[in-house]
Amino acid sequence: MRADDLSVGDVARRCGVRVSTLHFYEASGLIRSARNAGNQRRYGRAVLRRIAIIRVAQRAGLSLAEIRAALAGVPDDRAATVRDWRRMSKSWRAGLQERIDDLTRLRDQLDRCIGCGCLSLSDCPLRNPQDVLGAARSGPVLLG
Amino acid sequence: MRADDLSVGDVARRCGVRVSTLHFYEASGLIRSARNAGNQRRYGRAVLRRIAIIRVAQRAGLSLAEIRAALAGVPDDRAATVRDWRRMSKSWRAGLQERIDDLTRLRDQLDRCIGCGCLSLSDCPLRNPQDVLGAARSGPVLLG
DNA sequence: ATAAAACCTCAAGCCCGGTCGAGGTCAATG
DNA sequence: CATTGACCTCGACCGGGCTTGAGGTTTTAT
Repeated sequence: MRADDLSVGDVARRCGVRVSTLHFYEASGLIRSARNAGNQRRYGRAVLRRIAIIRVAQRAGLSLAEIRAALAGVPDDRAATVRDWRRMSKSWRAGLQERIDDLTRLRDQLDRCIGCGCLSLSDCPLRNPQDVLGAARSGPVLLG
Repeated sequence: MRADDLSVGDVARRCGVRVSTLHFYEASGLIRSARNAGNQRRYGRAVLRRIAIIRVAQRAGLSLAEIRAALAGVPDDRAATVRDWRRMSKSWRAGLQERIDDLTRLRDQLDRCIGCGCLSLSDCPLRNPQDVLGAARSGPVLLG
C-alpha cells in the first residue's frame, strides 16, 4: 500500500466517521474511491478535505443532496481549491444566516410570550407563523 | 355536531396540517380526541393551541418525543394555561439559544475561512469541530 | 332517498441519513 | 504459512416524520 494512499479505515479514523458512512457517502455520490488490486478502496488525501466540507455543510443545514450538488464542481481526485471552497462557503453562508435569523426571531417571540402569556391572543406571532415563515406555506391562520 | 366541536377536517384546515398528520399526532400521543356516535373524532378548541405549541416547538428544534414529554403535564381537554406555556417556552429557550450560538459560531468561522481559505490548515476550527461541539464525540481530529 | 364528501382503520410506503450483519476475500504479522 | 484483523458486497434494518391507499362507514347536501 502506497504511503500516500489511505484505506477506508484510515479515512474513517481520521475523520471520525464510520466505515459504513464512507460506503454510504460513496453510494450517494459524495465521494469516490480508487481500488487496489484486491478491490479495496484507496483514497488520496483530497478526500479528507472533501469529507470536512461535507460535515461543515451538514452543520450549516444542507441536505446531502444539496451538498452533492455543491461538490459536483469539485474534482474528486485533487483537493478542493481555495477558490472552490470560497464559492461554496459563500453560497452556504446566506442560508445559514437565514436559519439564524429565523431562530432568533422565534427566540424573541418566545421571550415576549413568556412575559405576556399571549399565546391566547389571536395576534400572537406564535399563532400565526406565516408572518415569520413567509409565503412558503399558504393556508388558514391559526386562531384559538 | 355541536357548534363547539371541531372535526378532524376543521382542525386540519385551521392549523394548516393534513388530516393524516392529526391521525399521526394522535397515534404518537401528542393529541387526543373524543369520538361522536359514529366514531368520528371531535375536538375542543384547546387542540388548536396544542397544535400551535407543537409546531412552535418543532421550529425550535425539538423532536416529537421531546414535545410529547413537554406536553405530558398539559391536560388535553382544556387549553394550556399561561403557566403551562411559560414553563415550556422557558425550558425550550435554552436549547434554542444553544442552536443559535452554534450556528453563529459556524457562520463566523465560515467568514474567517472565506477570507483565508484555511480549510487546508490543520488548525482550522472547521476541521476540528470538537472544540465547538464539546466532549460529545470523542475521537481523532481531522487532519488534512 | 341518494349521491358526494368526509370520515374511519390498518398496513404499507417514502425520504433521510445512516447502521448492522452475513458470508466471503485480502493483507499484515509472527 | 497460518492467523487475525481489515476489507468487500448486498440486503435488511433503524428512527424520525409523515403520506398514501384500500376497503368500508358516516355525515351532509340535494
